[in-house]
Amino acid sequence: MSDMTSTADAPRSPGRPRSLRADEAIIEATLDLLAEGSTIEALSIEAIASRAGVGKATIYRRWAGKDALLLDALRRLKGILPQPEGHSLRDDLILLVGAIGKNVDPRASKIMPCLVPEVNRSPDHFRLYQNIISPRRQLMREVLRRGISEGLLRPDIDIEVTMALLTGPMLIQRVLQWNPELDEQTLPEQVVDAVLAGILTR
Amino acid sequence: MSDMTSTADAPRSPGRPRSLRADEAIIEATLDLLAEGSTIEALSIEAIASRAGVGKATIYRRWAGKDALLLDALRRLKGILPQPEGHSLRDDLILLVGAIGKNVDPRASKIMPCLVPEVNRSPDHFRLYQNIISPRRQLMREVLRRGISEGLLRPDIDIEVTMALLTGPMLIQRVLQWNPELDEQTLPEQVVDAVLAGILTR
DNA sequence: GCGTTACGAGACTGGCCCGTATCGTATTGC
DNA sequence: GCAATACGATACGGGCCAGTCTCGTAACGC
Repeated sequence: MSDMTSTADAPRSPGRPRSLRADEAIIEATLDLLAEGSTIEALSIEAIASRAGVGKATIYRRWAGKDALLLDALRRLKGILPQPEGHSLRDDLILLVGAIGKNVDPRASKIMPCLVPEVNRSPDHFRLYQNIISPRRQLMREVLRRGISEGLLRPDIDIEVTMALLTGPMLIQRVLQWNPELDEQTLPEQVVDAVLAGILTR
Repeated sequence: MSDMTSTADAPRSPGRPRSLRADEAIIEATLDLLAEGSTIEALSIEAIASRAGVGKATIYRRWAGKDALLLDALRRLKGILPQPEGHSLRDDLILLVGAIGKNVDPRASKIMPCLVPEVNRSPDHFRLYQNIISPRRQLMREVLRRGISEGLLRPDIDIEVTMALLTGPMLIQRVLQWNPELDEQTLPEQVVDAVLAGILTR
């Protein structure tokens, strides 16, 4: 969606070709500014152009406006999916939980909180957000299903609820800074163990 | 903090007194605009004044700027603390989990997501946010401690982690719209039962 | 009635930004 | 060389907003 004339489509038009370095510089400048704390709407085309060392026209030649540019820029943040090994259910879950909100691009963790209001406001951004996280949910779903079919997990559990149980604590801590008492480092392991075992006396 | 000349302090100065209805109208207008989807920084003093039917000067006479006004307005959203009955551990936890992100003021749930970026940016807003949620955490902490001392819960559990386990799923669903598959209505009960029992086979 | 302060309304300067247009220059195919 | 398109820079009109200020009016103590 919304690719505009994003450079590098085929039919070889006459004249000077678009600069690939400009594309790159614009996207990078956008992500940098967001990571430095600018809100989405405080972000201005003028600031992006200046940071990228680029004329405003060069941006408008490629994208219709801020939203289209943002959509393309944020797509860059899709990190690599973690790869559960499949040996140990517990290890796989810890891996997946630990990967929540972690991304190849270190700017992502600063940017994510800024997107929360947009996701609640704009259907486009909501779709983008779901597109990014739903493969990760799918991965966890498969690990849990495997756990059930191997007899490790109770077959009557609600998988969606269980995923929320595993994901929620990590997400509120990383995105909402929910409880300063919690240690993000050890949290994945603690969460997985608590969910697996429950807290009732035996 | 930041009370400004918030009307209604004592020594009876000469001249016309500040209008209490203006105070009220300004705060209400601010919350209304936020609830209607305006972002914190898109919110302008001019818009608030116009919505409140008030001159801009009337606002500047009371608050130093948008931040001070916002701090006061958001304080209004502190809801009433839920009151666990103390009969049933399970019922008390369901009550507390269900109250997450629910507030006496229905505008609160629309406003909360907008605050996420601010909380990450401004130490003042972060403090305000922690001031609002920490009594609720404390309430849940006490319920869990009681569960331990009554022998219902294992004494070796980490209470902070357990609270995150109970709170996280509800919060990511209400604030981040994390998983469209989940039903917010039944979630508190499902979360509490799953956390209590664990998911391992017995 | 008088001094004092508040009120709603709106004028005003100054800043930031949008989106477009226009510079002179650079890079391509023909 | 020439047409075509891109480039960075900058100018431009228009819009929204911040904060201050000034109207004419209203509400208080004395």
